Amino acid sequence: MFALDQDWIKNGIVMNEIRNPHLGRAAATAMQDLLTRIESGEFSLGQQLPSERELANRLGVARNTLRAALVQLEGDGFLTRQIGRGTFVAQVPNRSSGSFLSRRMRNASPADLMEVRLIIEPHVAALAASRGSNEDIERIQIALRASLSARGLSEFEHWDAELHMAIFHATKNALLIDYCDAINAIRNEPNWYRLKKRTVSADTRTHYDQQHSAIVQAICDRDPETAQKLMTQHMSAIRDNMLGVLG
Amino acid sequence: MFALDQDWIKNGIVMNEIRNPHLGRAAATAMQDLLTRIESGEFSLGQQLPSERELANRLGVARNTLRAALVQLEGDGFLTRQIGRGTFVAQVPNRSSGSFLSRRMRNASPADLMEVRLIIEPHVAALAASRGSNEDIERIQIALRASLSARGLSEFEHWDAELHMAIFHATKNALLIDYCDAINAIRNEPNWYRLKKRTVSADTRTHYDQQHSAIVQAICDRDPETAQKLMTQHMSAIRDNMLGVLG
DNA sequence: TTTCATTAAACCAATACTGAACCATTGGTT
DNA sequence: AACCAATGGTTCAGTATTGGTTTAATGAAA
Repeated sequence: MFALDQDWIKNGIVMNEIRNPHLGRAAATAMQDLLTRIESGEFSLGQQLPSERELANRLGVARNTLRAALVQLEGDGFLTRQIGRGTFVAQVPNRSSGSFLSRRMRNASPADLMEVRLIIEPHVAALAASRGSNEDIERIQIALRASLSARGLSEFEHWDAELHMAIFHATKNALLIDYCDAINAIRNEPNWYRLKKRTVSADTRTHYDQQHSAIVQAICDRDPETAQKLMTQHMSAIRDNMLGVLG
Repeated sequence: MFALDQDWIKNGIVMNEIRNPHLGRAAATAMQDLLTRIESGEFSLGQQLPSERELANRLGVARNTLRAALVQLEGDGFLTRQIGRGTFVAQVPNRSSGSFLSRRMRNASPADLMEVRLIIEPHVAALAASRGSNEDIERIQIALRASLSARGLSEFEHWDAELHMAIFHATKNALLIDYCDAINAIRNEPNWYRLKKRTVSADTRTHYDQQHSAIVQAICDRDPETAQKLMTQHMSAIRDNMLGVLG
């Protein structure tokens, strides 16, 4: 891992002084201390470390000793230093970053989402019918065929999302496409998926397939009014199924 | 591999410069401070920040240093700046990629935005009329009165945004409120503001005032259908004015 | 004793920061 | 139309900070 480890293998002798003639005990512990802090995340990638004078004070060593450790860490590629600017973390192993939805998104209830979809998507269908290019419509048809022949709920979910996404893209409206991204992000939330899994049966699957086919047909026929009306029915069906309004 | 890393680190100066041009410790902390305040809600989406001179004073740094941080934040899409007008929050950090106001959204054309507003806001008005609490309606009325007595376009813009925001809040729908934030952020973009300034005259101001009053009246009367119809007319008027459909 | 890591302090070189002045644009007023 | 005030944009000289270097003193270990 370190250059000094290679020296150690070469010589085959376990001695601190031999491993690195230029690093004393205080310097070595300072270096280990710094490495530990970097790997623990106290100093993250790209972050600026405290100045040498302050860092030496914190670690309880003289500045010269600290510098010996810094030279090693720089040579091993963990740090970058520059006169007048500072010392920065250049590499940190095994750093994981998680992605998360915004608070508002997580707080949005399925009822909220369906309310918005019921407002927007019928208009989107109408726009797609009146404005979509032939390529857009082809993408829509591909998604429809794939969703019709999907086996499990997971596969159906994927192609269902792709179908709606393709319809959104046909509107050529950047905001609507962005909104579709947001909706899809919510659909991938575990809670949302569990709700859908609980409420979608084979019957409703068949029902959705018929509605999808009819909507795509209207879009292909360049019939905005019909597309809008059918999408309204489809959204209502989804909402009623998921939220139990039907029963 | 290892030698490659060494070379990479050797050139670390250049890499650092590219990553963060001329951003020292004070500037970096000022940037983090601002980001934290934005995220915490002290500066909300679309809101105008204090002037650079006052902000620098508050954060305890020189104006030049603050400006270095502002340049970075603007480049990252969190802020929008305009000479003679001010600095505005354009994006709230820590939102997922699926959330609103991505780079694509800021590039959305006024036509895109008006198309979506024409779809959504009539329904929002209806929801506000049927679902808004008395506190919500009071907030709406306050915003209306303030917008009616606003002097310059800048002040009118502010209260107009607040009025629409209040109506969105009355829907109690987290997604719709999020969408309203995004719309307000776009309205502060220099291009959008210039377009509005070019197209809004005293006549249109009077027209908007009348429409606002009628919409608020319908909401207060708990009349969803009328509110929706009036909002549709209002959105159409705005779109036609700004996009020149009338002429 | 000799050796050498460590400490401490002073100084150098490069960069960042400060504070101030001035310019350019905008919004509003007279 | 002219003007004022406020805001972001720019430049510059001086100061502070930071990594880089040298030197001397100390103390423990060989």
